[in-house]
Amino acid sequence: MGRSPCCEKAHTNKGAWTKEEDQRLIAYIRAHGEGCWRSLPKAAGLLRCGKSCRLRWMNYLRPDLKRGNFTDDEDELIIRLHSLLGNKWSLIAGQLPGRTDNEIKNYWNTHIKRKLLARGIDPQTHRPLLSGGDGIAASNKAAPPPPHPISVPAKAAAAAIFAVAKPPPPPRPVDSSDDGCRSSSGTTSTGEPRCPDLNLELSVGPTPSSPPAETPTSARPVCLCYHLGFRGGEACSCQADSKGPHEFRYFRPLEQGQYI
DNA sequence: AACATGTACAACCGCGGGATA
DNA sequence: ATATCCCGCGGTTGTACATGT
Repeated sequence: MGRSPCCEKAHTNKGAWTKEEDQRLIAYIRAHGEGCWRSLPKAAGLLRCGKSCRLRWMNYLRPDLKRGNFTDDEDELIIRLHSLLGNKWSLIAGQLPGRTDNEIKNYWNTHIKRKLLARGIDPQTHRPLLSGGDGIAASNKAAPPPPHPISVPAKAAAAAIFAVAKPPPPPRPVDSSDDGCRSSSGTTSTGEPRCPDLNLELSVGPTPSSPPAETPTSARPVCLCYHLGFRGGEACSCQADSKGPHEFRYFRPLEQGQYI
C-alpha cells in the first residue's frame, strides 16, 4: 500500500534550527499545547515537517529539560536501566526527569559505552569481557546471550513498569477542548517528574549466569513490581492479570540467595 | 598556523504500532 | 477485517567543536 510521506519535502527546511524557528515553535506550543505535530508546522508558520518540530521540542526546547552534564548517579542509573531494558531509551529517559531519550542515547554511545569497556564490561550484555583474546565475553562464545538479561520483550517490561509506576498524565496546559487532536504526551514529553521516588532495585553487575530461557525450574520468576518498590499487591496487578503462577507481565529469575 | 583526527550532540530517516474510519 | 493516519522510537548520519600532530 505504501506510506504517505510525513511532509511535503520539497517545501520544508532541514538541518539546524534557527532562533526564529525556535521562537515560533515555542510560541505556538505555549499558546496551543503539544500535539497535532503533522499540522503544527503550517499552523505555526514553520517550513518544517511535523516530526522535525516534535523532535526539536522534545529534545531541545521543552522548558523542563535539564541541561548540562550527567551526574555520577545518573550514569549509574542509566547503566542499571540499560542492563534491564536494553536500548529502550525512551523508557530509560522516563526514569530520568529532565533528560531525553535522544540525549541519553547519545550519552550512552559517547560516554558510558567507553566507561563500561574500561571497567571490562560488555556494554550490550553487561557481562564481564574476557581479559584477553578478542574481547568477546566468554558467555558470548558459549551461547549467544540475549542483548540484555531480560526474558520478555522490553515493551512488556515497560508495560509492567509504567502500569504501576507512571502517574496519570497531567492536564494539558491549554484548554482541552481544542481541535480534537490527541495529546502527544508520550513517555518523555511531560514536564512532571515521572517517578522520583521509585525504588529501583534493579539487577546489575554479574547477571544470572544463564539466560532466562534456560532458567531452572526452581528459579521462580518475580514480578518486576517488587523490584520497583511496589510490594504486597500495592498497585500491582500482575498477579491479578496473569492466568498462571508464572505469567507476570514482567519478571526476572531470582538470583542465588536472593529473596523477596 | 594548518591540517588531521576524535568527540559530542543535534537532527534525520525508516519503521512499528495504536487508533480510527 | 482492512486501510490509513499519525505518533513515537531507535538507529544512523551530519556537522561543529576540541584536541593532537
